[in-house]
Amino acid sequence: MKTLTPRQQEILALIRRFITETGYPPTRSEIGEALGFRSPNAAESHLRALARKGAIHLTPGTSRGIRLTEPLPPSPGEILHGRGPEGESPQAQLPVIGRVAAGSPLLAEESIECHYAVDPALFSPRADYLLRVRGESMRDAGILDGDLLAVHRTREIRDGQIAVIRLHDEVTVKYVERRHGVVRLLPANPDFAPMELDPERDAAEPEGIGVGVIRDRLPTLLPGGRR
Amino acid sequence: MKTLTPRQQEILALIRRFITETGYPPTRSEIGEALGFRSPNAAESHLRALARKGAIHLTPGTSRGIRLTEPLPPSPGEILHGRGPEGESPQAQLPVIGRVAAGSPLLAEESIECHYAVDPALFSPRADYLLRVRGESMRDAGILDGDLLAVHRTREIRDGQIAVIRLHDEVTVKYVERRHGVVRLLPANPDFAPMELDPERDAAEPEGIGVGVIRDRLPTLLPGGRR
DNA sequence: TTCATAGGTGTAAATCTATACAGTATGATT
DNA sequence: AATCATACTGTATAGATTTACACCTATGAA
Repeated sequence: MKTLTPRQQEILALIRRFITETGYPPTRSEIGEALGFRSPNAAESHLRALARKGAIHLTPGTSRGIRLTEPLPPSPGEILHGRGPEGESPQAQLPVIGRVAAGSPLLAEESIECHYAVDPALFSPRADYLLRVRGESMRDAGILDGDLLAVHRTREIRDGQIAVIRLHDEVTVKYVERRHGVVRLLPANPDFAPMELDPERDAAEPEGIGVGVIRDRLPTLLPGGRR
Repeated sequence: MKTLTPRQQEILALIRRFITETGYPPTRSEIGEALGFRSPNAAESHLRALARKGAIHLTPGTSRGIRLTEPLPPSPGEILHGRGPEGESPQAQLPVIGRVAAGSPLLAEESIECHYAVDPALFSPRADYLLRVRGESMRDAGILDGDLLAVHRTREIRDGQIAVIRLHDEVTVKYVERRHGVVRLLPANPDFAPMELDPERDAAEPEGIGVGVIRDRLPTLLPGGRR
């Protein structure tokens, strides 16, 4: 096999990881999403290059028609050293992100609280990690303090979705409303104020979209009445 | 896992064969072609049945989105020590209970919608199944229509807990309040009325207590405003 | 009989996906 | 300077795929 460029090795590693995680190869768009491409074509040309060099085989006209030339490792063994962005463990685990260290990426090791054995494909699009939500600002969307928000990593956030956004070294969960080019972050709780994003002033980084919720303890009804 | 019909076993075997041969799962049409169906729908309903029985997992809206619950054998040649009776530990799965058939026990096969790979020990006490909640009656406890309530099977329900109760051939989720020997079922939504249980008249069967919530799709903010 | 379930046919719409065409930019090689 | 490969953005479209709806035929149980 011809030598692969570093970028091509990344693509190949992603494909392998994707298959072990989901059981099927990625589409061009999914590759692009995972690596931050804005066009599925970037993935397409990488795939062509990989096929040309013999690392993969492409079946024309077939969705997800990517075949690895060298088979995947049996299962638990080899995977551990690769620690890609998404939790790739033998038993389908998702990392739980607690308090996020300022300045470091969301999935930095020091932010990971623990791992939960939850199928990432339970959610759609699939979950990449679980974020421990703090505060009541999304209460009326059924997201309570202490809940785990299942998050799909993507920079593409559409109007009306619940987004995870890094804003001045904090990570916040809000509805996103984009209208006339203006982006607003809307809480789901009248006690909190909406906020308008100023692209000049605010260093806002989209981290992903919420795709589900897991609550691992339920509120008890107190004798007093509420909660 | 529930027992598969002979035909379902054929389908499952075909899927496994297809994956080992091509590296990706088959489409509905490809399954149909291989088995002589004239309609992709025959394959679709078989896949549903297999998912219901926990043999595969289906990713909605995804081409070739079929995942095997139990992994494929390591590789073509290598079965020296045999696929022993123990096999690899398949990921723990919880059944999802949808509409409950009147008269039949909660965990009857016809009530099982599908299986989700979720660690039962994520909740405490551990979850025995996931119940699809219908209606808004527990909204203010953060349990919304369509949510999956993680349920621990027990008949012992304590004051203030969220309980799953079978009441006149329906299954309901409510806060339970026991005071002076009187049991009351309290919704968490002012639009619904509390109810007092009369042990003489009401055939109320405690099925378990809620120990957690999983929401596999999030509400989108509609342009109108609410939800 | 009547009902429920397994197993199918057939059609059609919505949406996913592969992939062509047209560009931009940056390095190496020639 | 010209050429080529890598690494992308952006748009568009034909075709692949999922999936809903309507309906048919057995077979076994109530």
